[in-house]
Amino acid sequence: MSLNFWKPGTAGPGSNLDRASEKEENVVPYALQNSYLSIQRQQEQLPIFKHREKLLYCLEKYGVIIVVGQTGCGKTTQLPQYLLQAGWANDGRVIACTQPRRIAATSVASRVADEVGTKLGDEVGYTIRFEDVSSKENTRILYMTDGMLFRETLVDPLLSRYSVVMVDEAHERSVYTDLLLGILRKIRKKRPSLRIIVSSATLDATKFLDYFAQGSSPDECTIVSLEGRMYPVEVAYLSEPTPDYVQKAAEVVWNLNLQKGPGDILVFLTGREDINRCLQELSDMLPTLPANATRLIPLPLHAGLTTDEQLNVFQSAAPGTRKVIISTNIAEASVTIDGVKFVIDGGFVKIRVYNPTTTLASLTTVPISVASATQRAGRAGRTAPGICYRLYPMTTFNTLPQTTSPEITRTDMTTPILQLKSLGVNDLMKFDWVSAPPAETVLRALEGLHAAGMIDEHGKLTPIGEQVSECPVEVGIARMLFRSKDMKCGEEILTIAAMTSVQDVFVIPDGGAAGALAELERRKFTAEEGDHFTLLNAYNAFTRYGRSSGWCKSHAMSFRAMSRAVSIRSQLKKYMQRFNLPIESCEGDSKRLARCLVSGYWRNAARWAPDGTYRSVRGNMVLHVHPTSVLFTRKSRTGWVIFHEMEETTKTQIRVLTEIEPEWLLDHGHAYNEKRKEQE
DNA sequence: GAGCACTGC
Repeated sequence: MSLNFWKPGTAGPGSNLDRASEKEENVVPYALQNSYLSIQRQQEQLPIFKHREKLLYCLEKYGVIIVVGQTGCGKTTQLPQYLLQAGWANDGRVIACTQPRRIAATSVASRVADEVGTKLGDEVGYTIRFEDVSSKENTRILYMTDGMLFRETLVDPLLSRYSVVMVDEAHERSVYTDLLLGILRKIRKKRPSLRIIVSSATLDATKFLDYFAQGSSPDECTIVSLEGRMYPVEVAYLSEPTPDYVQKAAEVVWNLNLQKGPGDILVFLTGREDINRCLQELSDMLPTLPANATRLIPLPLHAGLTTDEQLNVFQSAAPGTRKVIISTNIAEASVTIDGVKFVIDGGFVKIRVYNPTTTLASLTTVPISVASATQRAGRAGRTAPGICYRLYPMTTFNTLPQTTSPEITRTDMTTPILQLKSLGVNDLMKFDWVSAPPAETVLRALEGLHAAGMIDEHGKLTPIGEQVSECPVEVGIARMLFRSKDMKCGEEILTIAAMTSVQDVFVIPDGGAAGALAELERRKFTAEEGDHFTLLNAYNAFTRYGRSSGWCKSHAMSFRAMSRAVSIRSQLKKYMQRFNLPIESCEGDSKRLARCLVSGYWRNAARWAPDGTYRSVRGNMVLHVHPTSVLFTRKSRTGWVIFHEMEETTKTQIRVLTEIEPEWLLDHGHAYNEKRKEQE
């Protein structure tokens, strides 16, 4: 089998898997950017030390600093410590450092607590949803998720207890990072003493600088560049495009294993299906592996795996073997595996895209960005120099977008906009977004908020909207929680709200006997009324049988998801108590419970059609029931259903359904009535 | 009779 990489035959004996020459700058854009050979000789010294005085000086002089540096340059752990030593946390003030992910906030906090020599939760702490390991009196450096700090602005609009806020990994552009940056810019106008540090990868630095420089004096912001602590990574490209990058990935793994020295391999593909196919290709080839060759240990890595399965990829390979981790994008930023020396980059990623016209979300496979490709390549240089093989030609690389579009431009904004309203941002078109969401997304969100009674016709928050904005659930679900007071079913609605907020409660193994068995287990919880009641049954069974992981395993349920549901339920329970909503049981009155569900889902109603699909009441769209629904195999007895969500795949599918009486829809809004008039 | 990248409050 032959591999045509860029500039074949320039290195290595008889190899057609040769890498691009390091000296030709056109050929190795990544390696040139990231060759820090001097650091290899002096590994004990973090380059960030050299910038300590400069950073502190800039922070005195400027209000906003954009700090640029690759992962591993120490900014996340070191910078807050410099600020602490320089007195930025004196007089009871706090230095905040935000992260897009929970795992980063907790692990970094624990490491910094060690370095500072304090107990975690004392001088150094963290705050993430469900976990607050910090002390109001003693904590000086607080790591937190960006969503958590954004939420804090609802309570303390000037973030008055913080002296410095460092927004880390800002280049990832999560919705909450963007919202937080927008609010921070507003806060600085009212409280210039607040210092902001935005930490980002190279490509986005000027975007952030321009954003904060707008409307303020030019001396306000500056960029500080830090050196990375990466090993050089060479990059090789295919000489021509491949029709099948999954098969190509398997080929490259195979040849790499025969031709290169030790080091694990990390392969980036788009999803579970690609990963399984690649694993299959490899295992088909394994019997032909020469007896003296390094053994290959292929391992899948994606979010659908159980925690145990995910942990497999961290076990170091036995002597004479080589791990091949075949992964989704999860290994690009969320999961770091040491010992990887070779990266194979398929060049694609699946992203979720929201279409405001149809209000449909879909998963789409798109080419990655330059930033993403750089990040992936960097995964090969964490512990030693490495090589990255890109399964596309350099001409393709040159056409890639610089960055992935920010999440805020491709997601439903209903909940964030309610929160912004609560913060006093009334004119959303005039709000200074880092990147604005599409106008139609904003309109759709306002329309939804109005229909749900959260804002009035002038766009002003209603009293219930004010309360719901504090609640960490979707607007419809929050509506159900409030409605449960009249319907006397708070106990059950609370559980359903929690269960619909977690994904993948039921484990669905890949096909075969295991899949059939899991299906049988799932059916044990089936309720005639539909999926919401089935989720309720599953939750109640989980708590009745001691909330154990063993029980979950034998009933094909995810212990992780169920534990999360328990946490969410207890958090929502506190909100209900705060809002004086009683937590009563409906005592088995399923009609009352289903009616309460309609109060949250009435915009998601659908009617059975003779061809076995449903038609949405809003928009008359053709909707297919998702195969995981208990209403997949049988029709709703009344012919009417409400559903939790719809998503576009090969067709438009609805998930988590409950059958309803059409009359129940009359209690809510006008959409149903109009539709009915049309049909009659 | 079908599949689902990844976060977050």
